[in-house]
Amino acid sequence: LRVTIWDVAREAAVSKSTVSNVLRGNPVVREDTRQAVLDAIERIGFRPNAAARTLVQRRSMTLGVVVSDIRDPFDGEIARSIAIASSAAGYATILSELTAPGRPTYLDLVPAGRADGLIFAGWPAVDSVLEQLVRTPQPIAFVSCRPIPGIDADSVNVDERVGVTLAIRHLVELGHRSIGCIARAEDQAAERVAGFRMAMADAGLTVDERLVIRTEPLGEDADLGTVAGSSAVAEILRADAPPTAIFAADDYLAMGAMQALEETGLGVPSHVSLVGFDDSRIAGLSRIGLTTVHQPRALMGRLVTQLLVSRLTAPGSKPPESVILEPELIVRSSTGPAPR
Amino acid sequence: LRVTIWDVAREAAVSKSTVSNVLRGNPVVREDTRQAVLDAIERIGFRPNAAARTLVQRRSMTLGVVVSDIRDPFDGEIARSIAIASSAAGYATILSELTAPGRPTYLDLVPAGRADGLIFAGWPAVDSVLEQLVRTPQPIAFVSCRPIPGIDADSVNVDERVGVTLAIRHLVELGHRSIGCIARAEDQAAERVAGFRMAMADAGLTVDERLVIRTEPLGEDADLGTVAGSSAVAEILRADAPPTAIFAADDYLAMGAMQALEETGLGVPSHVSLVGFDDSRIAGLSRIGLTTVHQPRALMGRLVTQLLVSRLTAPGSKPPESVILEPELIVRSSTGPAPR
DNA sequence: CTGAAAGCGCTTACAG
DNA sequence: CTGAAAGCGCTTACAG
Repeated sequence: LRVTIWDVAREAAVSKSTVSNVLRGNPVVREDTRQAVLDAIERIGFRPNAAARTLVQRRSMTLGVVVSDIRDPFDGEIARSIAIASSAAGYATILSELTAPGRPTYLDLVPAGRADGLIFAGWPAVDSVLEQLVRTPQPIAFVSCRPIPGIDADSVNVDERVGVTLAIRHLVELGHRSIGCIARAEDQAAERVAGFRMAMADAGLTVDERLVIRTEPLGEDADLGTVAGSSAVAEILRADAPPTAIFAADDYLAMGAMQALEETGLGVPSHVSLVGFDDSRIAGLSRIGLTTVHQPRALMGRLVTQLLVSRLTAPGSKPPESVILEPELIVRSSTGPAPR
Repeated sequence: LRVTIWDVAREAAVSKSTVSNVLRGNPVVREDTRQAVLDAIERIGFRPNAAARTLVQRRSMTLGVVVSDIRDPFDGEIARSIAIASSAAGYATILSELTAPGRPTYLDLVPAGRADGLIFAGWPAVDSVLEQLVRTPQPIAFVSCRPIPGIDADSVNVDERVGVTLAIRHLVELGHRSIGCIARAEDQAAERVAGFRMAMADAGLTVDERLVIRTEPLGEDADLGTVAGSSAVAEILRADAPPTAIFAADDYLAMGAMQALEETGLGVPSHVSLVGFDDSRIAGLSRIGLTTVHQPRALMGRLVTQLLVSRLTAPGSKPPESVILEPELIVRSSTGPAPR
């Protein structure tokens, strides 16, 4: 019922091996034989079976890409740049989410024969996932994701501390002294909160713990953190002395914060200045104008792919490489001088 | 070098078939044998080889999902709901873009043995892709995508004409008579432009062709149409009598239009009202407040998955099903009474 | 340059 | 309930 290489061989009156040679572009095949095989393929509509090829070659020429939330345009952009770079290197990519509700989808990639290597974009911080990771035979690379203890892997990241420092320094220069911080509960944000504390100390400011809010993890509604950002602001505003500026650990949180502030009658930036992180697309919309820390997503995706591909190509050799890129502060209209 | 079912069998002192039976949860296996096998698997770190399984079972238990632009959150949300619904049905999903620059990635899915079925989300309107589609042996389903002539496939769509009509009627009720239309060059938008003409005719209004703009196709920069929306507005404003309202065929176009209008000194909605299509997440941000036509993305993804899965389960039987859902107009603050 | 043989790692009947 | 045999659709040496 299925058209196989064997049917092609019979149709073209050659052997299976010859068909295989044509398929793989092996130059040993004589030109007229090649044409005959190609014609036969066309005629009977043959398509090579990927599973059989993967089985015998012991590689799938496929990279598994695992993102934390596919609805997040940030993940989407990284995934796209990975797909493009992979394709250039001859690899297909299959995209999966770290965890779909119910079960960890990413495990589907891990069985041998699905993907030759894995790229994690974002934070695979679920404990059970971590355990699995350590046992995965395929090479792994991380992008926009802190190094996992116990896993030697290539990685590409922005220097998060520097990013946060840029943001805080900008606020301090504008005269802000009382600065709040909101971050998602997920582990990824921890690094940014730590950066916040460090940057505040560097600036000689003390951190008011009531102004440091970790939000609930994201739910299944089509919201990427704006709701969490809103309620975090509500919590901050309950403090005796609300801050004149807020650092939000990602842009969606910042959006929610902006919304909540304005609904409370507080102008951004006239009453409260706001800085985000990531420079996602919404940050640049003229009506939003969010000051934020830019991550070069496309570049990061390209670099991580190159690292992983070269590891697959030259196996076992060089030690893991860790690329750290410099982030950049994009100043827009959500930050201004501290009110007196 | 690789751990196989055979190593497990030796380790547990049983036959390969018994291991296989345990793997597939076949209840014929005695409990203590089962435990012994499970222990052996754990001990030597065996993972089943997906390629081998796929080859022999002749199905991959995988659905290929092809979206037009993974950076688009709209695609992301549909993809996510498909992944969740698939997972519930026991299928993994692999996500691919219709075309990455360079070559059509989606073709990677098509070779037999990669995916048992394909879901296209968005517009696979590239000619070469269409041709390939017709020859694909796997069942195909479409979501948010017009039916392709010559392909009998299940599909889930919103009634686009009704959506546009809702938008235009809303504008007409607000007193608008001169209404422009901007849409992307891609084929998908054609249906919405056609809907626009129809709705205008229904309302007894004539369409000023200088106010109907088809934009350039999207480039590779991290822009989803806002730039195109801006230049479309610039073009519209060159007309003798600029419209008092603009229908944009998607929300990103609308965002760009909003930006361009305000930069020109035209208030939204005080001078020009603006309606989008899709109800993407940005539309709901308080600072944006875009009136737009809502598509139930999560529901659509779930439905299309169910259609495809049931076709895979009960092969060859029933005729293709075409589900048409009613869209809904979400009125926000980008539309208002027509200025005198 | 072409063909026959073995094998990739599983599952699937079918004996025992 | 367990095991030996055949086969899924390819590729890979290796003869000819």
